[in-house]
Amino acid sequence: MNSSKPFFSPRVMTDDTVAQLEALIMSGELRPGDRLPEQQLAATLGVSRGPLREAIRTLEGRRLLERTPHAGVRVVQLSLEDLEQLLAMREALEGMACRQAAEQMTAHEIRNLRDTATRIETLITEGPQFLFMGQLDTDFHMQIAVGSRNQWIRRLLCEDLYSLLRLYRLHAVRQSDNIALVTAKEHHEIIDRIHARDSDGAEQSMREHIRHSRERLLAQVRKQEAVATAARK
Amino acid sequence: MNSSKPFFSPRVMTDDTVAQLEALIMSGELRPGDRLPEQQLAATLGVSRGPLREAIRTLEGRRLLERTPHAGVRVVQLSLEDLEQLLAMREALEGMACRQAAEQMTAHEIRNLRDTATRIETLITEGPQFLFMGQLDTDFHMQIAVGSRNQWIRRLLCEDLYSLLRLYRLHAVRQSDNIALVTAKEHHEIIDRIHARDSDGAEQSMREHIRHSRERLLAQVRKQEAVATAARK
DNA sequence: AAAGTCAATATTGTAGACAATCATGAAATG
DNA sequence: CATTTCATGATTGTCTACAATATTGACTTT
Repeated sequence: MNSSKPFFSPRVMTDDTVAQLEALIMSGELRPGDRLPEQQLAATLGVSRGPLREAIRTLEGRRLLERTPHAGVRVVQLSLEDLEQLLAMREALEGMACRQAAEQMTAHEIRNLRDTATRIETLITEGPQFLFMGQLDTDFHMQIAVGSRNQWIRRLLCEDLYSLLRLYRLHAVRQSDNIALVTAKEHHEIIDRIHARDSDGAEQSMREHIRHSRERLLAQVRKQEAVATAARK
Repeated sequence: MNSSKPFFSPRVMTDDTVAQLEALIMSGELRPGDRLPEQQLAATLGVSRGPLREAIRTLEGRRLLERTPHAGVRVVQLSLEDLEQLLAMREALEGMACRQAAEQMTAHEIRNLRDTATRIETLITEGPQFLFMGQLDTDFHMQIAVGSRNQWIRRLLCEDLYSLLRLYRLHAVRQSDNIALVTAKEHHEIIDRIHARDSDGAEQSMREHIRHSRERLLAQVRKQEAVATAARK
């Protein structure tokens, strides 16, 4: 070999630190609003403050962390308004992704997508196996993002947006009947239109699907808040 | 005052460095594909490598820079395919922004928007004052992003996407007749629908507007490439 | 006792030094 | 002469130390 260029870039401490921080946030060990003390965190993660600070800058770019100069970094706290705005953004982006997926996905990819949708359906009808549901649902949407062949939309959705939405759900919503039978039906409608290469229809169905799950999510949050308010009396 | 919290956060060196790097890229001093040697750049900008590296991480998040571990950082080089994908993303996001702007903008904001559109029109009809055109056109789109009241879409458009597109235009497209009379007409149609609070129509017009300018841009690029190819013979 | 002041402490921001990795080019080998 | 090897230099990655700023709690003052 004349070139010693590695196939995949070597990982560097900052990358690991980004992943570890993300894991801490997504597992709930670091909660929204929590402060991230650099010295202590660096010791915990076994790195120095340099790479840690770079990792923090990266996650700031993904909007998972917020910094106030000289006052520290905190995990972002999403308001209900933020959630609504994020879901509007998601509707636009996934709508376009789905349109492009209808034009670009291979038959093989469409079969895999159908498979994922069916597995979600099975989980719903068989009982309260809600543990893996969220992951499978995300898989469904990620497959479409990949199928769009639009790396810019894909990265935005997969690397940034899904994390933020998951962060909100993790702390604010009980996932119980959040994803229901309607979801499964909508999934198949989306797949049908992708399969038919109907790009207008595919975009439309995806947008409706996201609007519906947005309504379900907001209803759930409002219900919970009502319960919480009643309990405080 | 019991709280000494400042109204606006104090700027730190990293923030200045981000701005300076962005300026170097947008002014063309740093061109796509150029390497950024840390030591030398740090000396030029008058900062140490720490803040510089953090600034680089921030701009990596905005996709203006790309890093290969142990091999350095380069200014992103957008292919024609990238441009097409970015414009599809823009169509989706600005479409949604325009929809929300139709629901949320104040009468005052709409008047300002009309004013901007008229000034663009004047510049076009009066002659080759193309210098400020790009800025004014960006203003038009930014006002709508702000008017959407959707901070997530707004930040994505204003902080990330417009820079990337401008970077491409800066190096790959002669701006001459890129923005034409059609543009002005389309601007007014968009404003009319916002003013009528017709959210569906507003989204539609904006998406068409972006698709049209995408076609104009791609045609321009192809024309230039044809000329360049002919010249190489 | 409430509010303001100021020093002590902790945390963030920056700089410079050291270690690890990669690129370069000259010398050795077939 | 082409190719490989290896040492040299340059660049990136990481760590430690220092400076600047914010938070705290005790103390004074009204």
